Amino acid sequence: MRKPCCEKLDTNKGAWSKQEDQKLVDYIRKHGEGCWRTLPQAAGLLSCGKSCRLRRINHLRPDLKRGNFAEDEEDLIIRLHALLGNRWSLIAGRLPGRTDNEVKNYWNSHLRRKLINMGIDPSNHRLSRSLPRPQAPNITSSCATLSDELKCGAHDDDQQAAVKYRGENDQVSDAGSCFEDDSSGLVNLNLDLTISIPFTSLANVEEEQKHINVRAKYYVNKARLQSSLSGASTYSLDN
DNA sequence: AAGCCTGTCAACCGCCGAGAT
DNA sequence: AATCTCGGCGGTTGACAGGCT
Repeated sequence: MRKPCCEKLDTNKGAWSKQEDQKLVDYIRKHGEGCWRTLPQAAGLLSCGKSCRLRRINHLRPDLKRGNFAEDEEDLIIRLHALLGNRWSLIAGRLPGRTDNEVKNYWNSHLRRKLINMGIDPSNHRLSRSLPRPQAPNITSSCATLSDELKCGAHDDDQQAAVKYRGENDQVSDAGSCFEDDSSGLVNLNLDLTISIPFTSLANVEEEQKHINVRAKYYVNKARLQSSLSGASTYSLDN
């Protein structure tokens, strides 16, 4: 049985006041980010440690960039999401000044809908329109039909966005292709966004997903390790 | 003007993994 | 090996603002 992270009866909940923010900022400036569990008491705050940590990370960090996401940031989020899935902290790590919460919210409120409008399933970045599929799909044939698929249903702007989203390369590879060989010894996370070919059966999809998940986990852990060894503040996903 | 609906965002909650014992 | 503590993460919730009828 786990203990709660704090004694809930005595804690403040809800929005933070300016005074509370100031106390937290002052304390961290003096003592640094130490033990979050004991910080509230030491700083004279009634919020629980977790809440203090969250407030610090999401709002009080000096390097935070507020305001709208730029187009290149949007593009990067979409590509990283295609690669990493809902690993918001990893995605945010590639966007200086952005927090995982901010990225997650932006994804759920803007980008998800944008992809849906483009006819792309945001959960797996595959075309979601129910269209006739080739009986025996192969990469070449699915590439040929992709533009046509995008034309069905999507609005003109969305079509253009979808084409842009795909990039100039008309090749469509399966979702796992970005985890291919890492023979260089460096983390090889290809950020090229790819749209997978259709699968013929549910069993194939599930098998493929398992395969991708295992490999993704491996590369993410590797990236973490390398990042911690090099002392980088962001994970190096570029080649 | 009032009520309803929808979108956004800050914050909370529960779970998990890592490290310590 | 088992258990505990802590920090971190992702999913979810709720308050609020703005738009619409």
